[in-house]
Amino acid sequence: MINAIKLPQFEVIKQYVRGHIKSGHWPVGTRTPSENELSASFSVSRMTARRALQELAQEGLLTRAPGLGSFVAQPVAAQPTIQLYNIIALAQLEGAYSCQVLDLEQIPADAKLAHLLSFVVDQPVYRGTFVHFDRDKAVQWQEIFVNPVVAPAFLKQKFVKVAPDEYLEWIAPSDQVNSQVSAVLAKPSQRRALGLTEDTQSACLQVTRACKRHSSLVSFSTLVHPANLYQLGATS
Amino acid sequence: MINAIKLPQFEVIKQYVRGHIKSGHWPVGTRTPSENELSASFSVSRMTARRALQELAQEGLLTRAPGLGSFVAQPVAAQPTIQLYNIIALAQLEGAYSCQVLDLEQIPADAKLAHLLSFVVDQPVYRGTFVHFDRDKAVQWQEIFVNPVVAPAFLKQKFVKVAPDEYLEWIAPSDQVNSQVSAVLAKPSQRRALGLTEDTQSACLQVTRACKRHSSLVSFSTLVHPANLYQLGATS
DNA sequence: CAGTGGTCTAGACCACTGG
DNA sequence: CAGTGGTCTAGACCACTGG
Repeated sequence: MINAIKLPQFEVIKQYVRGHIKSGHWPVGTRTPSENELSASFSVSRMTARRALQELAQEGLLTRAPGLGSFVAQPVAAQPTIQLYNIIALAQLEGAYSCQVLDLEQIPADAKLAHLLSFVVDQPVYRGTFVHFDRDKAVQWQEIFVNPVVAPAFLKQKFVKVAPDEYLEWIAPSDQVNSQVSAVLAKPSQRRALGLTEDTQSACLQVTRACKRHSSLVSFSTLVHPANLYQLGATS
Repeated sequence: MINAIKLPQFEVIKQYVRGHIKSGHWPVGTRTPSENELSASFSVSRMTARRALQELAQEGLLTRAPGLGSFVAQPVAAQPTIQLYNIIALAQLEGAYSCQVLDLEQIPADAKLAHLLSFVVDQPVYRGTFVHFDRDKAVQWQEIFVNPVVAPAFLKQKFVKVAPDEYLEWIAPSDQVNSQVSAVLAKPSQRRALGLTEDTQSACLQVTRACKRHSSLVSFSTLVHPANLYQLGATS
């Protein structure tokens, strides 16, 4: 006996259909048996046969159309995606996170910031630069611009164990995050802050990130990671 | 009348539940009305009420457990992901793709390659290096190692308009792709191939990618992009 | 027209949970 | 024990598609 546990009937039908697709017996575009045909051949109610096809459609294996039938779908090219995992969150999980404040100030918005925030030029904006540590290793340099309307107390924070991102997520959880990844050479000030000395180490992964809430900008960050320390992984 | 089109009843219930969750009336952990309660209050069969809760659970808004009920789920932190879009595919769409072969040869597997391929050291492996162009702009340098068992004719290809990845995807579509992104300084040979001159341009995004099919390695690539030309974008 | 999938009903039996 | 969600049935009506 291969499988002693009793499979639900809809699962049996799913495996039947999946088997024909994966084995190549039903190439892309093939019409599968209809709900009625499956319910007849598996001695099952139409609702059960329907559930099988429905779930396979949801998994992307089938395309269904009223009046036409169910068809083997074009497999979508598995587009690899990268999880922009939060390095700081990881370090905090291990209890080894700390943060050093380099700057924390109020500045007048320049043209670019004003545009991002829908502000007027010279309207005050908060700015902070930080170095984040995992134990005694500097893993990330950050420059963040914060909307003072959303986080009026930002400048009064200590930011020792609580990262600025964490603080902002607490008082104004973002519902939209835009990120861009590129490669940069660390600037001298960034190299110093990150403790990079040799030239070969100064290639860095840079993430720029805009966090929005209710369509208005909460913060805009530039995050710089030494390339030799951190990579972004992706599967599938 | 706000909505003239008739909503299915399960959709009405979904919106009712969603509304209570989004408005904060039902905070995380709150038990929602049961299938029976919803079917009574909406004068609907249990299967219809069930469908509403089921779909909300699938969307991640609810957690359900037999014997216990349905509960408002902890919202998962929207983890931003990056689509590792295929630069070459984009260039090809615009009809401006071309490819230059730098090397195309058979080499004996070193220890690392042998390990990746489950080969014996010194077993032959194909290797190619390429520069990919979008119009007359070099956008990507690639080194690829190919499993000769899977793609025996790899070395005989021309690779002018058909990219090596495209060729391999054609003869052996991969079902698993692992990618790693990091930042590197372009090596002199890469700099030359990509036409990079100034030092500030030599920070590059590097993607290493292993494509597998039926659990065995098809190809292993190192892709290098000049950082000033291409960024990876992510939303949500 | 006969057939398709989409929605829906009013039942049923089940394993499971808490009190 | 009464209540929960998971599976399933045998019907129904609908809008839609093709021949």
